[in-house]
Order: sequence, then structure tokens, then C-alpha cells
Amino acid sequence: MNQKTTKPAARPTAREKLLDAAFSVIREQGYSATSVDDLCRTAGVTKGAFFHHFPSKEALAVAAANHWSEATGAFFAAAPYHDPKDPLDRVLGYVDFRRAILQGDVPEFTCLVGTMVQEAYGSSPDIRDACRASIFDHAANIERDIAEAMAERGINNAGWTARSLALHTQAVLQGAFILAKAEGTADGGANLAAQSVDHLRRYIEMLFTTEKLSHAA
Amino acid sequence: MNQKTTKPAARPTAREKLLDAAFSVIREQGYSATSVDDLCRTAGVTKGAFFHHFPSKEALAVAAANHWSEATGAFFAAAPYHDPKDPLDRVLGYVDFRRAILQGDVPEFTCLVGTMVQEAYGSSPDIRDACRASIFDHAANIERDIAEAMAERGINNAGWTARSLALHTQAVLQGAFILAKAEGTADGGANLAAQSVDHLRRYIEMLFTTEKLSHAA
DNA sequence: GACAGCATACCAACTGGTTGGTATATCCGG
DNA sequence: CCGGATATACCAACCAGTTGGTATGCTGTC
Repeated sequence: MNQKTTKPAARPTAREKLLDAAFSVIREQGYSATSVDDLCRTAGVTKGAFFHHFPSKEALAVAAANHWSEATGAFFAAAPYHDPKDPLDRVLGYVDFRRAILQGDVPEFTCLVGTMVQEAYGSSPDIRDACRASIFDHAANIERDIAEAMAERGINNAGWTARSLALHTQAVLQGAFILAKAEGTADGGANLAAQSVDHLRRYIEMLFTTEKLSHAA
Repeated sequence: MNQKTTKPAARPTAREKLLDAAFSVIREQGYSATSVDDLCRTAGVTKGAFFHHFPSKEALAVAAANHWSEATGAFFAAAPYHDPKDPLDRVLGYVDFRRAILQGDVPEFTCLVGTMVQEAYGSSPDIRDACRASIFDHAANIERDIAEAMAERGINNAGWTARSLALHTQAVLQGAFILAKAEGTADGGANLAAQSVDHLRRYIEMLFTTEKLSHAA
């Protein structure tokens, strides 16, 4: 389209710095607990700049959720798990990839939109919609590989759909993040989350190997 | 112990009304977005009464998390899924029960401590610890039945433990709540969550039937 | 290529209202 | 008439958002 949207520029604008700040600060403190001043301080920008680029704090949250969709979309699109010919290997590769990136402190591997939607689902439809789109669009990518794997193995009418399994993967991840937050210690959280992802992987494997043998529900 | 803790009394005290208010208001708005005035208004109590019973907003959150542990503990202890002799049936009964209570509006079936820990894990160790205790103690109950079921079927060294599976059930539930919040519509959220619980049930079933046949990892 | 004209980007200081919390007064049962 | 429970009035700090203004860059014209 135009240069503005495609080129993040050498010297980042206040808008980009604020969105980056939102990624880290909101994941650490939550949305409501994060003040506009917090974001400005982290971004190294003044309040005037904030309200020049965003009409409200809520609008920044929506923009951050959309920016999160783009950033994670590019991140997962560039990940290596898309290579295998067998769609099931791609699905399992995705799960393995999600497990591998569970590292560092909790705010570093948790999900911005999952955090935000918890706080905003009742008070701000705009934020909720942006977060929903981020989660569900991401799930739709996995759904495609799952559907292919099902087709290849002749699985249908099994009591579950590609869509429900794709959404289940997201539920497991979001839930794993909550347990990680509750756990408290640095690595402890990541390990805890990883164990849930292990269960998820085992489930998907069993789902496809068992169903292969007898796919009569 | 004493009467204070065991008897909720005919006319509820301001403390009890505030804790009840916290259950509904915080699940709807989140912790940070809920003001002390909000809680007082909902409880029908003045600010003076609030700070007579709780030294701070944070202290109320801790008390609410502990009260949540007691209330849900009694609720699940009284549930009918404990009856079966086969421990696996008790585990599956628990999952079925969790699925059955996914009804009504989102704030009605979601988890107080799961919501709170997301916002407070970084800023308030006290709240985080109270929420962690609530989640992990609840998981410990399920872990007992899982461990029994594993013993009965001779499952060990299977790559997973009773504890990790018990925590996984909580992760799935917490994640299902997030998807429900993101979904937006009334029943839509509950249905979405129910589908994840269905996957969880299927997983546990497969885990025990498959492992029974060949439990060599 | 110089320069007027204008939009964008940004800033420091400020505002009205809300926040968590306090000081003090009143109610009411034993 | 004492002491826990509740109410009223209030405060300093903080909140999201506004203001009036400056710096910087782009654009067309001669």
C-alpha cells in the first residue's frame, strides 16, 4: 500500500514506541492498572504525543491488540513448523514450537490479548472484539492444518471438529499462562505451562493415531 | 473452630456482603477496574465499614480469594461425582460436572482467582499467593483421584504425572474461560468453553484406555 | 532552489473528577 | 456506658484527557 504502514522506519515514531511499551507494560501489570503516564514513561514520550496518536487509552488498547495480531502473525508465519508435507506434522510442529518459546519471565511469553480481554470483555466491546479477532484468526491458521490432517486420515463425524480442536489449543495455552502467573517463580511458571502443552501434544497424537484405527465414534 | 467462621448468620455482616460483592463485581470488571466505592455500592455498605473490616483494597482481594477457596471447596465437596467406586469415573465425573455448570452469563461461571491472579501476579505477592493456593489446592483434590486411577491400572512412568494432569485440567478450564470472555455473546461463550472441556474429557479417557493396553512409554 | 503555506508530530502545564485511604462522629447491643 | 460496627466528611495523590503552543517536514509555485 503505502510506506507508512509497511516501513517501521529507522527512528521509531511515538506511536510505535507506545505500542511496544503497551506490549510489555500491559502484559506485566494488566490493562486497567497501566496508566497512560506509565505507557508514556516507558515509551519515552509525553502525554501530548500519546493523545496526538490515540484519541483515548481504549483506542491504544485496540491498536495494540491489532498490532499484536500482525506481529504474532508474522512471527508464526516465519516459524519453521510449516515445512513438513504431512499436515499432522505441521500441527504437532506448531505445538512443539509453542512449547519451545515458553522461556524467560512470565510477561515475556504470555499473551497480550488474552490478558487484555479478561479485563475488558465486559466494559469495552472494541477491545474485546480486537482481542477475539487476534485469538480466533490465529486459531483459524491452525484449523487449516488440522482439517487437512483429518481429511488425509479420513476422520470425520468423530465428535469434534477442526475448529474446536484449534480453539482448544488456544484454550490450553491461555490457561497455561494463567497457571504460570499463579505459580510465581521465574522458571517454575514456564515449566508448568510446558507440562500443559505436553498434555496437549499427547492428546493430538492420540486423537489422530487412535481415530486412524477406528474412527467410528 | 469458632462461630464466626462457621456461621454466615441470618443478617449478613458488612464483611460477608463485601466478599459476596467482590465475587460478582471483580469477575465482571476485573480487580484493578473495581474501585472500593464499587464494592461498597454493590454490597450496600459505606466506606467506613469497608475499612473497618479490611485494612486495604489488597487485603480484601486476599480475603476474597481465601473465601473463594472455602466456598468452591464446599461446593465441589458436596457435588455428586465422588460416589463412583472406580477412581477414573470420579475423575471423569468431575470433568462432566465442570462442564455441566458452564451456564448463564460469563461472570457467573468464570473463576475469581484466575481472573485476579492475571492482574496481580506482578504487583501483589499476597494476592498471587492466595490465588495460587486456591487453584493448586483444588487441583490437589483431583490429583488424588487421578493417582488412584493410575495405580489401579498400573500406569506409571508414562511421561506424565497425576499432578501434571490435575493441573492440566485447571489450565484447560482457565483457558476456556478466556475464550468465553473473548467470544462475546451470552451462550456462545459457555458453548465454546464446553467444547474445550469435551476435548479434556476425551483426552483423559484415551489416556487411561490406551495406557491400559500398552503402558510402555 | 528558495520560500510561503500547511499539516504532522510533539511538548509542558493544566483540569475536573476519581482513587484508596483517614479522621471523626454516631449507632446499638450487652 | 463501653466497645465493636457503621456512617459522614474529607484529603492528598493520581487518573484520563485538554490546552495552547512549538518544532519539523512536506508541497506546490515561481
